[in-house]
This record gives sequence, structure tokens and C-alpha cells, in this order.
Amino acid sequence: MSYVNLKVYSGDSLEELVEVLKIAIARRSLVIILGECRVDYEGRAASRLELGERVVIIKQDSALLVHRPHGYSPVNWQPSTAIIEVTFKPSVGLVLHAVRDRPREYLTVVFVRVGLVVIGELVDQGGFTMYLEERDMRDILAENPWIIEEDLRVLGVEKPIGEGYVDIYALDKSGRHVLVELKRITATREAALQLYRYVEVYRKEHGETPRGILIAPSFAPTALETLTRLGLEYRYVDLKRLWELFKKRESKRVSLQEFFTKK
Amino acid sequence: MSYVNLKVYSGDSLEELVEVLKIAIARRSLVIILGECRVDYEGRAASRLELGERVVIIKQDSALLVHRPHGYSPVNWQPSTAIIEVTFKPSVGLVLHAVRDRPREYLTVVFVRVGLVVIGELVDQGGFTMYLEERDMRDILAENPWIIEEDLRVLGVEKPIGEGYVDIYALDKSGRHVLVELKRITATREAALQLYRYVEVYRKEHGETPRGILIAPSFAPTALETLTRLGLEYRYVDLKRLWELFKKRESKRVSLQEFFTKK
DNA sequence: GCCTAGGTCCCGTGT
DNA sequence: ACACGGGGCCTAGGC
Repeated sequence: MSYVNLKVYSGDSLEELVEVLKIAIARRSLVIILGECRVDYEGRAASRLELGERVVIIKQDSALLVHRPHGYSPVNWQPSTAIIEVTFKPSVGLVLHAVRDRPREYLTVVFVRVGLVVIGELVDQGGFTMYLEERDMRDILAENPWIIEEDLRVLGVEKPIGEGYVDIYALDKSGRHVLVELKRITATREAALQLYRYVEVYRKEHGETPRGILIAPSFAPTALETLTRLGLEYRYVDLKRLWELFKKRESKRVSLQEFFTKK
Repeated sequence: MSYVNLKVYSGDSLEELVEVLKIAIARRSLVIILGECRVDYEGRAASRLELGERVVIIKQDSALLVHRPHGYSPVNWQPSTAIIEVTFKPSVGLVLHAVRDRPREYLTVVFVRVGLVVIGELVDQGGFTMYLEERDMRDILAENPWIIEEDLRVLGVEKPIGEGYVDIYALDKSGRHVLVELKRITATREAALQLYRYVEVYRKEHGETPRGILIAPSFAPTALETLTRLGLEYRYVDLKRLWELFKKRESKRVSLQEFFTKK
């Protein structure tokens, strides 16, 4: 059991806050600042954000996010490789510098007014599991290749082809090799071209033209055009059907796990 | 001039907080919650996040972010189309439901303990400008085609070729058409193939083979291999040089604008 | 270190 | 509404 450990600063002067923030950042605490600021960024691109009220979050690994009151995306940021400095410049304000190497990028946040600062050390060991990713789709199809077509024998998954990896590598009933590319969402022309590259590289390396099959729940018009033009095949897959199989598989696994741990 | 308008709740019971949050969300205030929670997501994919201390931000357009103490990305989220409900379930906790249509997605955050709630209305009208996007690179090169090569005459930008758009369409000094594809960052094989598609479509539509030039600050080995193999050209571009030209252009524009507004 | 590929990608633009 | 492509994409995995 853990307890959220927080300190809140409100109504302090910028000079006072600078000292507080320096300590917090040195300690790698989580910091949330609400206030009025400008932001400049320069690196792979460059940007300028004029004065306005925002939320700045500095995470415990020094990732920094500047959030406006609307929208999913931070307007400016620095990922967790950033080094962060806090300074107070009279007649300018409270200045945050976040610098990142590779790629070299500079972020400067200048607060002219701060309404609130929250500092804390969050304890978060909770496990995170994501389901129904492309990896899951691939595993289910590899375990149930009859969904793709009859008498398909799976030889491998994520097989290296040239510099990439084909999702499923198989042999059909006539003895021809099959390269399968999967998309969890609508397949685009890019996906068709990706598959085509694998087919071409395989052909050159093995002197044999494999079948190429793109599998997705739906296809963009350009994907269909490209597939047809390049002599590739495609199959619609019903995601709900796959997820049913997935659930069965998971419950089986859980049962087995329970069996062994309870023993 | 604006003032950050904030309320802070700390030490209140979950039942008390539910009422506060209901009002805040109805008013479309910004809400920040720090506390211990679990999160479930189901939609295009599905995920489960076990108990831990996190920061949840609900923005003024109902975007919702769940941030762990580390990393750039939210672990769970709902973009700004979300509808959010707050309820209190005895012996469970404070429950946030965020539902989104198209794609249909469900997010549930259950707080078992809340350390702090911040509610406010942020005022943020500050302009945001991004520089050195691909669009800027394209405009600078279109205005200064001598950077690409001598006596190049630009006929258009974003010219439709088949189903895509070539960045710059030009005529060289020998009267041959040129298709230019730009990349702001390291060009990959994908970029080379994209250019090749344009060249091929143009050839079929006009019965004339145009030159294809890929322009980027650097090239992946696979990009160079592909370019050579497909008979395409490439040029290195110095982003700093372009950046200088960009600044000049911007300052010229500003001067003109100042001239007209002052008149 | 680079490159390849996925992501609940998000987001803007165009049809 | 959907399709298409960019993004300071970020992040994970392989070599």
C-alpha cells in the first residue's frame, strides 16, 4: 500500500518558487505548474507559443509536457532524455530550460505568473497490459491458419526478409511459399507496397516467386488497386471473430497458470 | 491580462469530490486529479492498468489523459470528442467514464484514493507558430530553386500526380520535367519509393520519363540503394542554410506587413 | 548507433 | 464521412 505524497505551493513569489523547483527537479520529483507562460522550441523544427495559461508537467524521468487547456497533444514537450534547469530572471520570469541530445533540441518555458505548483513522488508499480495489438492478431492467425485458407502450414512468424520482417511465413497446399502481411486497421497502399517489397526480395533471394497475402479488416481503395496491379492477394478478416479466439486462448492460459501456481 | 483561476481540494472524501468533479466537468473546467487508480480501456484495442499513483487531466474540451510518473506518452487517454461521467461507487471508488464515438472506445478510471484535485478555467489565446515544417522547406526551395540546381524553373508545388502530390514540379535547362520529393529529416527507402511512384505514374500519363530528385538533409543507406537502383537522383540540403533563408523571408514579410498596417 | 515498423497513434486537409 | 500523409511524431525491437 502506498500514499500519494504531495506538496502544494500557491501564492508564492516566482523567486521563492525557483528554489522549490530546483530542489524538486534535483530530487526527480513529479512537478506540475499552472501559470501563464511563453514557450520557445528549436531543434528538428522550431516553434513559438505566445503568452497564455497552461499546465506544465515535469515527470520523474525529466520528461516535460506543456499542455494548453484543449486537446490531446502537448503543444510543446521534451521526452525523457531531457536535462532540465530552472532559473529566475528578474523582469523576465521563471525560466525552465529543457535540453535534449540526439536529436539536439532546446525548449524554453518562461512563466510570468504561476498560480499553483504541485510537487510529489508518485509510486506506480502497477502492471500494464495491452491486448488486441497486431502481435495478438498475428499469433491467433499463426495458431489458426485455416482462417486464412485451407491446408496452410505456418513455417514461422516475423521472418526476416531483407531488412524487414514478414508477419507470417507459410506453405500452401500446393507447396508454394506464402508471405502474409497483417494490418489491425484499414490497410493502405503503404501496406500493399510493404508486402510487395517482401515478395520481391524473397523472389531475388530464393529464385522463387512466393504468394503475397495482405490480411486486414478493411482496405483503402488505393490498397486494392496496388494489390491487383502487383499480383498480390488479400483477405478480409473479422476482428471480432479473432478476438473471440483470443479470449478463449487467454482463458486457457490463465487456467494453466492457475493450475501450476495453485499446485 | 488574465488571471489563473484555480481551486484546490485536498483531504476531501471521494463522495465529496464526486460532487465537485461533476460540476467542474459540466462547466468544462480543466481538472487535474492526483491519486491511486486503476484504468481499463476497450475499443480499437484493449488494455488494463493495475493500481498505482497517477495524474489524470481532463481538459476544457473533455480530452482526458492518464499519465504515469514517467514518460512522454499518456498510458491511457481519450481525445477531445469524449463524453465524461463521474460517479461514486461505494466499496469501489470514484469512477470516471470517458466514451468516444467513431471509433467507439471506452475508458474507465477508478480512483481508490485521491490526494489532490485542481480545478480551473485556463485562458489561453496565445498564438502558436511552427517553423521549418516540410511546407516551409518546400516554399523556400520553390522560391530559390537554384539551391537544387542551376536554371531550374519551378512550374508548381504540390502538383497532383496520380493519387498523390509531388512536392515540386519543375523544368530543367534542357527542357526535361523534374519531380522533386522533399524530406525534412533523414530520407528512408519509403521516400525513395514514393518518388519512384510519382515518376512511374507521370511516365504513363505523359509518355515521357521525368527526372526524379529526392532532397533531404541525410539519407538512409536503403534510401540510397533504392534511388540508385531505380535511376533516381538525390541532393543533400543544409537545413541551417534553408533556415537562414527562411528567417530572411519572414523578416521581409513582417516588414511589408508593418509597412501596410502603419500606413 | 541506425533502421524498421507499430501505434487506441493524433491531426489537418482534401474529396 | 473517409482517405491520405505528416509529425519535433514516440516507442519498442533487432542488428
